Amino acid sequence: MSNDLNSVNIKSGYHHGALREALIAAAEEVIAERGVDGFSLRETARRVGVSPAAPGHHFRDARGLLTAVATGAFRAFGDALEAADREAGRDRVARVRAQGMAYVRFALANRAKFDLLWRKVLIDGTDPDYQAAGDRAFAILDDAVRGALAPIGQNWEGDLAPSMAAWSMVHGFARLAMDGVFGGEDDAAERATEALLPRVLDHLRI
Amino acid sequence: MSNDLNSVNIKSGYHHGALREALIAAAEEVIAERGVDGFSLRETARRVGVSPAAPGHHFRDARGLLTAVATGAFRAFGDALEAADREAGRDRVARVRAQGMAYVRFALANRAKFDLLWRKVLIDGTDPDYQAAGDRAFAILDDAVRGALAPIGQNWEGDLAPSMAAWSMVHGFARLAMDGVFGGEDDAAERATEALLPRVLDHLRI
DNA sequence: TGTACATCAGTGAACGCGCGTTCACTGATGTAC
DNA sequence: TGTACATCAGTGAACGCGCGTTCACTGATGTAC
Repeated sequence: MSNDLNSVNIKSGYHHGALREALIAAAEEVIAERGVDGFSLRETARRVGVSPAAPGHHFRDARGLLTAVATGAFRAFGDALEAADREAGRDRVARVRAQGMAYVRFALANRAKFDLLWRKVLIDGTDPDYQAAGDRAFAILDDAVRGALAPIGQNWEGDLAPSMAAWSMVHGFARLAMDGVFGGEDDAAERATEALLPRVLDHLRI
Repeated sequence: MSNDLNSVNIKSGYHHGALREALIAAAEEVIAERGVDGFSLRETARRVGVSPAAPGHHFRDARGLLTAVATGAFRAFGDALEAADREAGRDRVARVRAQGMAYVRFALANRAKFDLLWRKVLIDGTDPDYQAAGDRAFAILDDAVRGALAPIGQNWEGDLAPSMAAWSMVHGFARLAMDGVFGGEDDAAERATEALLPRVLDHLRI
């Protein structure tokens, strides 16, 4: 993918043609390898094969680039939740459970990206695109939770508690898994998630 | 507190007397002000009034100091959970709820410290003191959860699911609150916690 | 179809910065006799 | 009680590093006429 974008470079020795997208892809690569704290604008430019000043023409500064990366990550995250929701069918409890699994799986499969989502210090949290992408992800989960409550005759309209409970549980599980609570070996977090998370979700009263 | 420790300095112009403790206190101050990512060994030494090489006599390197800070933070965190548990009396569900509230309150009242606890990249996660302090904190919560299950005749021995469910829920709530999900204003996270967390905990099936 | 020219998207050298760690050193302490 | 000396706990200058951003510039593009 990064190669595809770099290859555009061949068209012209000077103008890249798709530098903005190439920088975002390279930035994702850098944080995936080095962690969010290992991000560097110079290193990103280096990987694209462009001078350190070049990103300035597309993003105000390093924060601007990271905000674009975070926005894209939130969109991909929302897509993953939506896909899981769709595949779960009509049963509302099943929908919430499927989204919960997708939530944690996404976090573990895209650790740096997921981590970046919540690093408000490094990104521009007031960016409207970023906010919209984040709000959408929550709305997908919220929709399933509220749907799950309707049939048992409760009126949760305007009550955040059930959705926050579901969100908190899967978010906390994801973070703890990422942070090595299940051990530091290669697949420890993934294996614990597949084995344990379904039973953890049994303890969500919904 | 940092003043108390610095005042030891007056005793002798050369030897500090309690430099190790003073450095830990100053490091806590630095991360509280600048965030965990804003930590700097030089700045910490500067605040204690000591040369940048001085910390090397007490800690192998910057990571060593941060590991000591994290260990102390985990102990304080465990103490907070323990105190809440004690005050909750004998009712097991009440104990879990009290610990959950204490968990999130600690996180919000000590954001940088809480944040540091999980930053395995910055600290030595294999340090036995650090590990012991972390294990103890979980054990306190686990004990209450297992206690809560006993009377209804279930045998959860060896089953992590209920404790992980409780832990995940409060951990996730804490992180989301810290990360500004309830808005960025001054007390937004604290107010949301007091108003919403008790009702979120109603959705923990335990 | 050709040309002038504004605009766009790059270059690459240079800036100043703060960082963690190292080094040879020295002042203070405490212990053995 | 006094002295020699090892050890401990500091100093402060220096190192090399990579960083984000700025600057004056230039090559490529595309548009107006």
